[in-house]
Amino acid sequence: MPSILGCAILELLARQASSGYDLKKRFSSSLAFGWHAHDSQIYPELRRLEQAGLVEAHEESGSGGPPRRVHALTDLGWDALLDWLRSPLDDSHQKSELILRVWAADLVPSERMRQLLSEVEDQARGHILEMVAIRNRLQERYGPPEVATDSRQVGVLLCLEHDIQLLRAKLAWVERAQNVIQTRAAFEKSEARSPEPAA
Amino acid sequence: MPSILGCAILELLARQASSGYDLKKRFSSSLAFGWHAHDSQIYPELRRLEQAGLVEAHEESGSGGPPRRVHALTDLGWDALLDWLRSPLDDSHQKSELILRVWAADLVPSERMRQLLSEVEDQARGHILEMVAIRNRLQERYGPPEVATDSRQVGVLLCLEHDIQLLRAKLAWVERAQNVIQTRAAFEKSEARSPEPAA
DNA sequence: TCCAACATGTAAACGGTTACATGATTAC
DNA sequence: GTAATCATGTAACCGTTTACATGTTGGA
Repeated sequence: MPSILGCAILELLARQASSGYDLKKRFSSSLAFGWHAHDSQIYPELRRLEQAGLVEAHEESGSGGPPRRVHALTDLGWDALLDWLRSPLDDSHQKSELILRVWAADLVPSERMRQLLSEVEDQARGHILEMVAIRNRLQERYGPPEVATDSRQVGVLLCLEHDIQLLRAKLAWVERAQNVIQTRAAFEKSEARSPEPAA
Repeated sequence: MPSILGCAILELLARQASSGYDLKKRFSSSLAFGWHAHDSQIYPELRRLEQAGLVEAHEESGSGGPPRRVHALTDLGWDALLDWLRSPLDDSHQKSELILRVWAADLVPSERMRQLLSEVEDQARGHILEMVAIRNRLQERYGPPEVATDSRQVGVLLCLEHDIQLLRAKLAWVERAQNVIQTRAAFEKSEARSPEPAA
C-alpha cells in the first residue's frame, strides 16, 4: 500500500498522465484539493510508485533540457487507488498552529494578537476569493454537483464547496476573536485609568 | 527555538507544572486545543527542553513505581514561549485525507461513499457534543470570553468556539455531500432502468 | 544580459507514528 | 486473578521540510 502522498499522486495521474513537474504544479495550483507536496518529495515518490509497478513512465524529449518523464497508472495502480479510496478513514486528527497560539492569547500583547489575527483574516479572504472563482468557473461549464455533466467534476466541486464553507466559518470566528480581544483590551485600559477602589 | 511540539509543551507547562504522563493526558483530553502528541514523542521532547534549559524537573516519588518527574518552565523557558507566541504565523497549509477521498468520489461506489461520509458525520456530531459540554462548563464558571474573570480562559474559550463552529460547518457540508451523492445515485439508477433512446 | 519558467533530481535534518519494553498499584 | 491506570521510556521506520545541485529555453 503506497503512502498517502503516493495515493494523492495516483489520484492525480488517474485524471491526467503527468511529469513530476506537472504534478508539482497541480499540487500547488489547486490549493482546494486537500493536499500539497514539495517537489523534492514528488520525484522520489514517483520512483517508488514506478518500482512498485503502480505507475509507468515514458520519456518525451521536448526541445532541450532534461526530457519529461510522463507517468501514467498501470492496472495495478488503478487497483491500488480504488482499494485506498474504499479503505476506512480517520478524519479526527486536526492540528492547527493558529489554535495553539490563540490558546495562550492572554500571554501575547493585544496589539500583537490583533496583528496576527488580521494577517490570518486577509489570507483567508484571499483564499476564499480564489476558490470561489474556480468553483464558479467549473460550475458554469459543468453545472452544480448534483447534475454535473462530467461525473469527475462532482468530487472537485464538493471539495471546493467544503473549503469555501470552512474558510467562511474560520473568517467569522477570526472576526469574533478580534472583537473579544479588542473589548478586553479597551476594558483593561479603562481599568488602568480608573482603578477600582481597594476593598 | 524549540519545535512546535516543544512550544505546545511549554504552553501547557506555563499553565501547570506536569509530568510526561500528565502532559500525555492533557494532550489527549483537550481535543479542542489544536494539537495532539504521542507519549513516545513527549518524553524525548521533555528531555530536549530540559537540556536546552527551558524546563526544570524535580522528582516526586509517589507510592512505588517510577517517580513522577514534574517539569516546570524556567525563565529561559518563559522567554522562549513568549518569543514563539509573538513570532509570525503561517496558517495556510491544510491537509485533509477526507478531501483527498472526496475529490475522486466518482471512482467510489456511492454506497461506500455514503458509508464513509456517515462515519465522518457521526464522529463530528460526537466531537461537537463533547466540546459544547466543555465550553458550557467553563462559561458557567468564568463567563463568556469578552468578560471572563480569569484571563487565562479567554484563549481556551475562543479555541473551543473555533472548533465548534468549524465542526458545525463541516457537518453541514457532509450532509450536503451525502445529498449530492444520493441524488446522483438515484438518477443513475433510473437512467439504467430507462436508458435514453439512442440519437 | 538577466530573470522567469521548464525540468530533473540528491542529501541532511527534522518530525511523527508504531511497536516494543518494564513494572507497580488499585479496583473489580 | 485480571484488567485498568499510573509511570517511565527506547528503537525503527516513515514522512516532510529545507537546502543544495544542474542545465536549457524564451521573453523583457
